Amino acid sequence: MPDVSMTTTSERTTPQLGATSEMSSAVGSSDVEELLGIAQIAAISGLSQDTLRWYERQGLLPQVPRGSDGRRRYSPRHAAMVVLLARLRATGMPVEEMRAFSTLVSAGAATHGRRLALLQRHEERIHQRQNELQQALDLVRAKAAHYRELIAAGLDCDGAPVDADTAVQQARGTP
Amino acid sequence: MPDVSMTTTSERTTPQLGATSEMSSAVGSSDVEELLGIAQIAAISGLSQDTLRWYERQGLLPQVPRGSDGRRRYSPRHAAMVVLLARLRATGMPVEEMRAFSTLVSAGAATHGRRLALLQRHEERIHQRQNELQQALDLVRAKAAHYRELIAAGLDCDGAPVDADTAVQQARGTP
DNA sequence: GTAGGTCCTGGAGTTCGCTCCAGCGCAAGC
DNA sequence: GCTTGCGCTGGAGCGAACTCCAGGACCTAC
Repeated sequence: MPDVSMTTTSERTTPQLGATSEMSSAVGSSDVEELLGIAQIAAISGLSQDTLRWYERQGLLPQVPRGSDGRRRYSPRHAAMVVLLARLRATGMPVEEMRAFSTLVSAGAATHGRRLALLQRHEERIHQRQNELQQALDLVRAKAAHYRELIAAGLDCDGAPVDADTAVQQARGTP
Repeated sequence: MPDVSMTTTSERTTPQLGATSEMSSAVGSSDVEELLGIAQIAAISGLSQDTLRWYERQGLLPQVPRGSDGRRRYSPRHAAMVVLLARLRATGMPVEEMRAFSTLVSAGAATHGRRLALLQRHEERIHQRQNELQQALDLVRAKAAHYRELIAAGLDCDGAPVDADTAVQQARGTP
């Protein structure tokens, strides 16, 4: 589904969640030029620029500072927040809850406990999703194994032998 | 989000995917009365009755046989199919692909290979989701640990000590 | 026969989470 | 000065997957 064309102004970007920052070369940490534009943040987080702007409008992100030209300049802290949010979202946290988290973050150090609680609830949700996935995986594998047997034995779903034509057909799709 | 009220005509049902059938008592397999109504299928699969009907209209389910009263009567085979579909859906298979699978099933034994291929593609998708979840889990745990440290040490996000009021607040949400 | 419960159909409505777009501004390069 | 590239805003639009509902049929029990 994601479009992978890399034309000049590509909106959809390929995720590179691993790359925490490797593009600024030798300057170290000059504290001012660690600020990133929306294109970089999109590349790092895997979210589209539109999505980043939308998140901000929705209050999912603490207000992002702007440069003198009115453009967004994300601090490393913002970048980390975006990456976290992207991961939360990708693992099923509803936008509403992300907003709650963001609100807590904006509210300062006094909300650490509640942020922690929120993350723990999400951790629980992740565990549930993991279980679901594992169960589905088991079922899918069992089904697949079943089909492999039927194909190998040249049988139909009721265990009756299939004719030659069908047997040839059966093997299609499994090169 | 799911509503758990169990009033007389409950539409939303609680999943019981484990119960393959345990309600028909001693009769064994009389071949005619293993047929289940939509309410049972909903209970077994965790899908709502509306969703089951919608899936059928969408061609996600081979035509379900009807009783003399026009109601749906699901055979054990249909039931198994619904459960499989529910799990595929729950693990991110788009409806379009479920339709493709269902079409292959309806087409008979000659499509075993292609069904297998489709399931293997989904297996791959499941693995990807598992990786995503694991990465998110790691990140969430790291963040949570960080918050726990800050709370224990009574620090704010910049490593500066917080005042007493704030420290009390910090602990809220983590009983 | 009538009340209650379950199910039917077809179609409209809803939610979520983006995605697209027009119209504009700014800055750099030619 | 003009073009090109990148970004901005606000609002409309969209696709996926349900969910809800009105109006009706049928069966069972009382």
